[in-house]
Amino acid sequence: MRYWLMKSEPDCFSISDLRKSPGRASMWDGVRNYQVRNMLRDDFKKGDLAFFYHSSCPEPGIVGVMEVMCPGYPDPTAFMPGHEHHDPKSLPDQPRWYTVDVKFKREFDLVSLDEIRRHPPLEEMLILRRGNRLSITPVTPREWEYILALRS
DNA sequence: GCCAACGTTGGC
DNA sequence: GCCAACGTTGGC
Repeated sequence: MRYWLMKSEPDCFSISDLRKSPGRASMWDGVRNYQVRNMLRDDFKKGDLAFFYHSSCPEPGIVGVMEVMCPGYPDPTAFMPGHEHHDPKSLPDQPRWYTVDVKFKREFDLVSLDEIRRHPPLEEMLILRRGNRLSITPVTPREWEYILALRS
């Protein structure tokens, strides 16, 4: 089982939106980056845990935890003409994009990007890498436990 | 809104 | 396969 950090713009989909979703679960659709696609397709397993990260907002940072409900599967929104995530190059028999279902676990006080930067044990986190633009990144067990300990 | 740091596209 | 142009991400 693995740990992840998954970014979303709260204006688009926030942790409150996830908490208020039916069954407190939602499809994490719309990933259109090949590196991230590969992680969703090959590495995501049921039972994995992920930090929910708010990006492109006044206070970027980690706001909670969610659980991965299933392995990656083809992103149906890519097949939907007119959908904002539609990709005509992704075909049902040759899917280009993948998604997973995630479920709300807990929400805590923001662990801001600034706070993450101030903790040496977290300095290797991919989120701090210059120019990092992946919307999903792996988190090491050590980083995972360290961050949880900040809010427990 | 700015802009650095990417990833993608497409002509050659 | 190269690379310029373009688009996107995301912190600030």
